[in-house]
Amino acid sequence: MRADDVMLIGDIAARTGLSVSAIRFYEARGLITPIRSPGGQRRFRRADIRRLSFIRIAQQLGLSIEDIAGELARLPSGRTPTAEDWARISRSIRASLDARIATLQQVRSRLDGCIGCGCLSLKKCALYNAGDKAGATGAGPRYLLGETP
Amino acid sequence: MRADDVMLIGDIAARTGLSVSAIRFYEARGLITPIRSPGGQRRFRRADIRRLSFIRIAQQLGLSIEDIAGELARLPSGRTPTAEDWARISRSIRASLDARIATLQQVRSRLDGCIGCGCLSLKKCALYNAGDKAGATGAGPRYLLGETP
DNA sequence: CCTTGACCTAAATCTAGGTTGAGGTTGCAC
DNA sequence: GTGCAACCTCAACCTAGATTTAGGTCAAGG
Repeated sequence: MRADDVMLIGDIAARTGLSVSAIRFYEARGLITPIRSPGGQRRFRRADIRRLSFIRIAQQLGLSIEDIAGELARLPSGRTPTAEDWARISRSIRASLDARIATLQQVRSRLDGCIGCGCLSLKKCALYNAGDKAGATGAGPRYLLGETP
Repeated sequence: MRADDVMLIGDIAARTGLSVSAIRFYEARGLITPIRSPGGQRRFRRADIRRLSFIRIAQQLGLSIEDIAGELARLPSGRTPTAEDWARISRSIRASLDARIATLQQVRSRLDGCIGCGCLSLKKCALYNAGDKAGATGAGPRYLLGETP
């Protein structure tokens, strides 16, 4: 399986540390597009290891599947991605990481201002108008703060 | 409704900015325990405004419902919570906020070390071993990194 | 040819944090 | 005594990111 440069899904799962089901899920979401054997089985190229590894890392950095799909879509389709291609993506991720850190720091300073003030029940408390939520990854109450359905 | 110191669910929803359904949901999860009218309708005391406001704020800070339940459970059951009670909780939240910021900053510095190195496909990349995930609120791949089912 | 392990699809299930809807009371006013 | 808004419960649905299960094929070895 290593000789002719393609791998089965189990092989690539072992090499990337992802589960087989997750890899099929990513294909369904369009993040990867393995070729198929005549019998219908997925055959992965070495470039797919990089894509899957990137998915794994980007998720740890807090990007959603959709975001990751967006980044991957900007990779050149014709040629093999270069180190510079990946670096460009990394810089774009760094920017969103910076933004999240800044938000958390703002929230923290607002919290500091509130410790001991006992104002938690009042609309005027700064924490009420934090704007963007600190833990913004999950599903959560989507229509709570003005995003009308 | 304001005269005799108790409110209907719609009133408290309006005052806290929460939806009626969310408040019922919080009761089901044990975060609040309103008394009931003879006919079975919920009657809220003024202290419930504080609890609900706290829930709202704590969520914006990224705490889960379960975490919030834990904090609220530590409030004195006999007497009305004082400003110091709330302050103690705030400090505990600040600690977890600090931890999240620290994690993100670590991840960012690791990312910086990786920009341009092109190592994304290799197990030895520092980003692989980030430990705790940066965006840790959502459901996500729970069994991915060693938390056996 | 036959077994066996790895693969296939599709649909159901899970968690969190609620919302939405159906179908049925309460409670206050007129 | 009736109208009507606001309340009630319970169950189904929603998103994200997968996992699990059911029922079936593929490919290689003996």
